[in-house]
Amino acid sequence: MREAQSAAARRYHHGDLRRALVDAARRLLEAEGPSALSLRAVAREAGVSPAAPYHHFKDKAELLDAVAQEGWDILQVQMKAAKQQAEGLEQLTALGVAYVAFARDNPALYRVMYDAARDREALPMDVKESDDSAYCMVRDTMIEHGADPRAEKDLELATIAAWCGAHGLAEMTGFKQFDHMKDQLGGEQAFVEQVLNHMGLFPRRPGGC
Amino acid sequence: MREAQSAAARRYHHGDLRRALVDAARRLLEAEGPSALSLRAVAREAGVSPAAPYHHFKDKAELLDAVAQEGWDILQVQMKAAKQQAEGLEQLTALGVAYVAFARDNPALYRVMYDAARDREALPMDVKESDDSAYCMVRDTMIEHGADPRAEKDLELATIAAWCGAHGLAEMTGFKQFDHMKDQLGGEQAFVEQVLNHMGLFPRRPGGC
DNA sequence: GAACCTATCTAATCATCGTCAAGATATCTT
DNA sequence: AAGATATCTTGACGATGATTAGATAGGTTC
Repeated sequence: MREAQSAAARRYHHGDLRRALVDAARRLLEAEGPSALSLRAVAREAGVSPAAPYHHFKDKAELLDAVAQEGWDILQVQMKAAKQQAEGLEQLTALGVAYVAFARDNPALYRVMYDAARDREALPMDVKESDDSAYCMVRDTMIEHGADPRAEKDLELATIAAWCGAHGLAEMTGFKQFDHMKDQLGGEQAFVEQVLNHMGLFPRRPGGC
Repeated sequence: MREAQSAAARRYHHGDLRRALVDAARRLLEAEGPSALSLRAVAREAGVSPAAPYHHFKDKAELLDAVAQEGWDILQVQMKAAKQQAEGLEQLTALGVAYVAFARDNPALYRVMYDAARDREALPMDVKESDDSAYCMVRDTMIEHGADPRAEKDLELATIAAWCGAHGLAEMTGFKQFDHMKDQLGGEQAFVEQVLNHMGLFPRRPGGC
């Protein structure tokens, strides 16, 4: 009753349309950028009618939420891997570099992640103990390399400062103003590392430098 | 030939529609948020037909550019004032606090400013000498308080790090995750100051801390 | 195996959006 | 007074997010 389509897509009931929609959204996002990410385009890409997504997501924002959540998961995995490949205090810098690299390699996805976060005024990161969230990875790495776990306030401030710094850098690394600086330092990687090192990646001793 | 309207708005030729459109856009932005900022809504707010703006702006993006540019101007003025009200090294922190305060008080405008910057992959700040841009204000303040002007690379890295840190903090201060921290420190102002102080607001001595 | 039920998808529709072409009107110039 | 020019309106086009009603498939029950 239908023309030829791939086995999975032919069926009236899709099987797992929710998954297919999120995948289609990410495909569009990387290929065409965030502005091209309309609900209808996603449905089109998934081979389905414009109204079909509404059976799996309340509205467009909820679809983007799902896409964003996947982004946070991927980011977390990449940061974990980066930490394990580094040693000593450089693990902290490695986390920052991985963070910024993710934003550079997935600019559209990164934007969707923070747009979603802004709408709900919160990042999807828990500040609970022994969590695998990126936030806790940063904090725990600080502790592992000498930060005093009892100075909770300083520790948390340092983690927040590191996160904000990484986010700011992630959003601005691509700006042309810094091109000559990147050249001078021998590439974007070096630039990112040096800027990160100028930030408070490590808790300050109270009253100290 | 028209019903009663205010003297300025009654005329067929508006007088200064370009100004009126930018003002209307900013009014809408603060009242309804960035998502409500459609070209048609701006025209409506200015009491003019949906196509009228096209005689003053190439397209919607160009209108938003004008709005964003005004934002940068205001930000610069506020930072300058903040610097003059502080003394010594605290001027640097004052600049950062003023920056974040601007973002908190004009969240929609701040978003438009960076959206426009992202589209052209550059901030509207020059890195030229003796400029009044916010970027140069930060750098010059560092020099005024002891940073070595001859260590150009470190100076620029520190300025970039400060800017990125301030931007990241500006975007994230509103997030709920940090509410308990703000309470603990006695308000948002204190929170912002402390996080800023954890960042590299001042150039690092090479090899030193 | 047939009838039914529910989840899932389509078709049709609506208001709104950005943009453009054509025409109307006001101001300026001479 | 007359023509030229800048400015605004009207009306239209395609695309978007969303809602409604109706069609279809899969699983369940008798």
